[in-house]
Amino acid sequence: MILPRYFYTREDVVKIARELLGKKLFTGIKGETCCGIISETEAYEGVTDRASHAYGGRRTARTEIMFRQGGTAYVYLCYGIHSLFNIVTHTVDVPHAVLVRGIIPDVNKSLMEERIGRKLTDKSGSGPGNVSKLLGIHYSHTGIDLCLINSAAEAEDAIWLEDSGINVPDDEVLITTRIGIDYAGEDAKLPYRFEWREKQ
DNA sequence: ATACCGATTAACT
DNA sequence: GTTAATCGGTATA
Repeated sequence: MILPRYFYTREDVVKIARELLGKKLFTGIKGETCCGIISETEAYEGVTDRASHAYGGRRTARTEIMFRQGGTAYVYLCYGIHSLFNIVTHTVDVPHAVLVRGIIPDVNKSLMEERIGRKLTDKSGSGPGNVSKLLGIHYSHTGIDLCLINSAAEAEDAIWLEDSGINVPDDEVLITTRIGIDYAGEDAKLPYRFEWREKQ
């Protein structure tokens, strides 16, 4: 059920971003587990993508995580307030990543409500900062291996993905340009954002 | 050492 | 539609 390493280490980050819709994102934080179903993603295509932190091969203490093998969590702080959760893809030294921008709360909703201090609404899981807030992800979690869950890791915080068995059909997926990257020039026009819109 | 900026959000009008 | 909040990352000196 847990997504295997090869799901993440494939070459096409845009395809992976699309396939992540409908997958289950789990966190085990301080011994408490919860899960959301991924409903929105964006692909960031590494050194050739002006919108990526790793554009041009930029390699710093922060972006170093993106150069690890696929299946690693890249979490960073944005606007001084929000922890943004990304999934590193491709092989070592190719800094591709997928930003998770939305989830549908699935397991342990009471814990999520505790974390945001109010009842869940339809919009609670929308937005990358909100995803981390609901799931308890903090930027200190950057570097966590999404394929490594064992007894030794139980005491530590863990993040992993599982296949939900849900197949999200193309006619329920809205493909648009990415949000908040106006500085990226022509790359801001790339259709790298995937949003799952369930039929009513 | 210092200055600028951002893969955002919530609360406004 | 607008805007304040908020602080680590990055570049420049």
